[in-house]
Amino acid sequence: MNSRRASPPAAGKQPVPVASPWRASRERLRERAVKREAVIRAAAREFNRKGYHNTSLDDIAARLEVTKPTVYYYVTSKEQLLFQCFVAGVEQIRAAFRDVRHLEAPARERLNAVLRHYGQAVASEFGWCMVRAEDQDLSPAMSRHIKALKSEIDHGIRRLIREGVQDGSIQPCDPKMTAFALAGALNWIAHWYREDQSLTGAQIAEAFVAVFEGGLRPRAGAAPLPARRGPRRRARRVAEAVAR
Amino acid sequence: MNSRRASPPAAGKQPVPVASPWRASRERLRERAVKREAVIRAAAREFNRKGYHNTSLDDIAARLEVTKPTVYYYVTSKEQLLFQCFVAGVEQIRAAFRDVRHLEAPARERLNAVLRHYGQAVASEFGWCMVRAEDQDLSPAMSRHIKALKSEIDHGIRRLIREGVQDGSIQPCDPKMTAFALAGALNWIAHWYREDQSLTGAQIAEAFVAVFEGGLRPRAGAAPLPARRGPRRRARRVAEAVAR
DNA sequence: TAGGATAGCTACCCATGAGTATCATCGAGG
DNA sequence: CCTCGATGATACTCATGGGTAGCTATCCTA
Repeated sequence: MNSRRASPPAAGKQPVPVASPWRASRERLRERAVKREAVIRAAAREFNRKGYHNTSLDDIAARLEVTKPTVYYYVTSKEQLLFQCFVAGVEQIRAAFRDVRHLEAPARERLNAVLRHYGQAVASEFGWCMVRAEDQDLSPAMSRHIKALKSEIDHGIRRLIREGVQDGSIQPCDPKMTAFALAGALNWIAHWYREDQSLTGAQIAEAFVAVFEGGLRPRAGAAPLPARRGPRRRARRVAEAVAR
Repeated sequence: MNSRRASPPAAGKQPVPVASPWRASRERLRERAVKREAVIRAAAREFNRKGYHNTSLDDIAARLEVTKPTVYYYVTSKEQLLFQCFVAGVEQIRAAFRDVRHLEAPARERLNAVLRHYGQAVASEFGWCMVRAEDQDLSPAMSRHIKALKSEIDHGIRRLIREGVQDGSIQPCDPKMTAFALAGALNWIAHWYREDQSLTGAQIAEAFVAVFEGGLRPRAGAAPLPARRGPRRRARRVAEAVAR
């Protein structure tokens, strides 16, 4: 979870039986970090449920069974809370790019790997915040920051697409529009996943990647198009399904 | 100043020289409808620019060069304003479905036609409202209403996909996930189109349809995949961007 | 030309919610 | 024991903004 947060050599089970005068304060620091993280998580969950503007800091505090000033003890403003949630979400995606960078595979496969991570991140608890953090809700400074991060990801996708076209693993296409289409489809998960959790994030990502890869038009080998559902082959099934 | 004040021989040049006692009142009624529409349009534009919660009714009124109570003379609440914008947007898409219903073409082509309209609607001035009208921002009643309309569209797309799979014009796939992917990509246009209007809505829709149709994987006839972009072309750029 | 509907404005109300000043508690160190 | 720093709660301030009351002007109909 808060891996990069622990500043002491926290990673392992430090035995440290020594009664260092700093131990207590370090302990407190760690505890504080944990609490801060809890505040951000709680905020993410509430934003996710009710949206940024419909969530008051009192709500978040109540969810943690503390009061508003306590929340302010860990963050400086509501805006910062949103920003932190955003960063937490976006960091997962940046990690995906890093993971993939040194892979020895055609660009399309690397892109797919990124998209799978991307989809899972959007379906995660920070997904909503990442996707929906609106520049309009934030100060100019933070807005710029968020835009930069979003742009970085966008350009990362575009680059993979360009490389794929280059190495022949991706159908020639407009990288910008294609990147928008892919990212948009994935981003949108955040809108409906809350209500419909019948699949895991990974499953959704997988299904989306399959759609992106293959496209709608049947691949070679499929039956040629009849004029219209003319012979109405097994339209039965459809009719039933539609009636549902 | 208030130019829209003079509207007697308004849009439609109706000859009607007869001095019907009802003419005037009908005229007023029409005028009222026009003004109401202007209010809704103005609201859509402001919501589009600044988001629902960051737009006050004073803003909308100011944009129309009237005052808040005047706005309330035409709508009953801010919520209703959002709802009307939503309906205006969604109606374009419903129209697309109607247009396509009696077309004698494979389902994939009918789907594409709908998606093209869809994309244009999202890029229109009501696009943002349609896409972003959140149930959390609305009363339960309106929320239900909006959900029903959204669901209608979703199921319309799913049905076209199912028909396409049936008639062989669409690659076999999961209709639900595919519909989510397509609609998501198109919906997301509303997020970035505001900032980047380098293309028209129609052009974007066209580009997206091309991506959906063909998919990323090269079609038969394309060059086979080389191992990887050998010389690690410009990985430089990324490293910089990330470091930023 | 009076009476009434229409349309708009000024001036207000008031709930919400972000953010803060101030006090209370508690554990640790001197 | 007493202080100090960390943590939390109580109880505010105050700006914003949705919504309304009620006056005014205009124009239509009688």
